[in-house]
Amino acid sequence: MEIKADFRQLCHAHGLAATYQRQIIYETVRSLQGHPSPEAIYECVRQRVPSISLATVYNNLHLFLKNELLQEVSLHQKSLRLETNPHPHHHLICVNCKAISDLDERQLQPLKFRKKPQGFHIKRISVDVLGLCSLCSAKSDRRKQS
Amino acid sequence: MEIKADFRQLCHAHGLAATYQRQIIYETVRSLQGHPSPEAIYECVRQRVPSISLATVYNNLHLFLKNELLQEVSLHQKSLRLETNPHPHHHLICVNCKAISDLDERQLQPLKFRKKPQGFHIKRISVDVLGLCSLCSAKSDRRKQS
DNA sequence: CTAGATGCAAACAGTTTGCGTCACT
DNA sequence: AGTGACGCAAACTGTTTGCATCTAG
Repeated sequence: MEIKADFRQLCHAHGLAATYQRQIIYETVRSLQGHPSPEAIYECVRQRVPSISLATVYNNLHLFLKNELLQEVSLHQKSLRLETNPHPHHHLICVNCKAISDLDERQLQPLKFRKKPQGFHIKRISVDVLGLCSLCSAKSDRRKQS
Repeated sequence: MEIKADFRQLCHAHGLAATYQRQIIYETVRSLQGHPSPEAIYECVRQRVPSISLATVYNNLHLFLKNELLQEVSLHQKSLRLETNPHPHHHLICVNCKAISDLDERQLQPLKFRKKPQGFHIKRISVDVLGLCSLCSAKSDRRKQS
């Protein structure tokens, strides 16, 4: 039930209340390996806080993502998206509004490995440039000014 | 109701039956802009084939993806995935079994733009190396031999 | 004391499945 | 003629929402 001083600070720095559940969720993600799903995190957290609800896990994961205390593997789109651009290209993805636009392959210098991954048969490489699109960065500038 | 000769060939080359619905779905994706969802494609296809079912659209999109006639924007995971690795890294993603493993950032030479995208405020760059993991490439080798 | 956090259940969205019928090869 | 495709509805999975209760600040 106790909340550690450093977690309390971390929350305070982001304007979040330091709750026990929140701490356990955070610690659990940090302690896991690989790329767990919310469900997997939930199962794991439940061992320490049996009464926790899945909604609370989702809720907190989203807060952590928004505050950049945690990262997601790749910007999660809830539906499949098809490519219509037949030319090799990469993507500019707005982390705020999730808009995706194409970046011609040639706008990037060719990618080179220092050390090739062993036993992995590469088919293609896709680069996601994450950031704020012009609309969203204009908005966040305005927010900072006021 | 007619099926074009080139589409017929395309299907034949991949061992697929050349059906009218299939053709319209394919043409529709090719004709759209951006990164449409199956739902959006469905709505669009419906204008030409009002009786089409959403299941058929999904069915065909998956066939096109498997046969590499179309590509998806980023390997679609049906659930959110969290990073547990706090070090900067990229991903090796198996297009067959969808397994994700980490690739230390330093195994790749730093990425450089030839032309920086205008009006986009870059936060970070995430590289997905798509291909077959060792297990899946062993399996597909065996299939080719037999 | 009050804004925000939690837990629960119900709602939702996107996708898949099972099955009877139909069409391509 | 037979395999695979289609259309429909029902099932499923992952996620979100509304609301009553509780707790940190």
